[in-house]
Amino acid sequence: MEELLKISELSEQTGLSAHTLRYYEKHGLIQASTRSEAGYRFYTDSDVRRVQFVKTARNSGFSLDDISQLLSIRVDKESHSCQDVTDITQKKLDQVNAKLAELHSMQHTLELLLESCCGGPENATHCSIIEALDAGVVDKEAFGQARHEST
Amino acid sequence: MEELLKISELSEQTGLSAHTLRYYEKHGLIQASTRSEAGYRFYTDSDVRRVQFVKTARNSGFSLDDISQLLSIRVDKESHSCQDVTDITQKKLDQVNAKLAELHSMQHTLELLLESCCGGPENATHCSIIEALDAGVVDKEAFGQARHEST
DNA sequence: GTTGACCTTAGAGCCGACTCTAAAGTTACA
DNA sequence: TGTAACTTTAGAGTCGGCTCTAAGGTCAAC
Repeated sequence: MEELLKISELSEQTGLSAHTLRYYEKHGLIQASTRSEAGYRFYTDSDVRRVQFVKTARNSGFSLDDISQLLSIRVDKESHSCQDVTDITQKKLDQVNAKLAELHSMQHTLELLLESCCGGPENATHCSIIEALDAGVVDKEAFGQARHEST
Repeated sequence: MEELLKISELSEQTGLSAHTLRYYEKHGLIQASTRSEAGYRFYTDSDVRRVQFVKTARNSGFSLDDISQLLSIRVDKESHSCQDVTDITQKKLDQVNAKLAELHSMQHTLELLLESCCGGPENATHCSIIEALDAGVVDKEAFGQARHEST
């Protein structure tokens, strides 16, 4: 006995809003196996599993486009290799690593700025953060160097 | 003798496009001190320094909104404290750290996925990445645990 | 038979920071 | 005088992933 779910029920089961589910459908990620005569979507267990796959992949950092590719592998595993899958995954990891590097650099800069400034209630006439930004010194190592010397 | 720059010259000096400079002006970050009769923007040295401040702050990770606040401190340092400046900076650092945590978690997940899969030319019938995403196992520690045991 | 909770669609709006277009005016130089 | 290279403006488009709206159709309960 197949239990068919309406969109709100699928929403409840997956934690994705009905809006999002329709959005995913519009972008070809998922589909309701059947529709009522009135056009209401009805989802099977297999549909639910597919949606959960999408959700898990989203949580893992994959874009909808990545997921689209992963899904076409999932439905026809014989026609794809493990390498196809790792290629997608590796590419995503590369992107994540690139973004991490960028953010680490920002983190470093912001930490240096914070360390350099007293942060107190005195007025900002000689605030070293404002001064550093004014000197454009932030990208250069000089800023970190200068701080190091004075420590 | 004050040397006035046209927008394309400012663009050259700063590495920001004329489009971007107009965009910054529209959003209240910068302004040309004078305009020619025909309406052409002309920038002074002081304008250039302000633009460079904006650019440095952008490179450091600050949003245009942050920079807007930093600029109002910069032009009236007496009315602001160092704490005003560190508040903005700390808030930004908190955001960066939050994003870093998120990305590290993705990195971890993707690395586990990659380690679990052979990545070879054999077909994806038993691909452990697809299986892991299917099992929704990615958020849970179980995935990492399972791998650890089998190692 | 009427309320109210659901469902449908196409399409607009949002976030941030640009990026670009179109149509028109200006300037420099030959 | 022509023409090429600038400049101006308002406003639209881009990216990704939703999020929401409007206007209507459906369904179950009372």
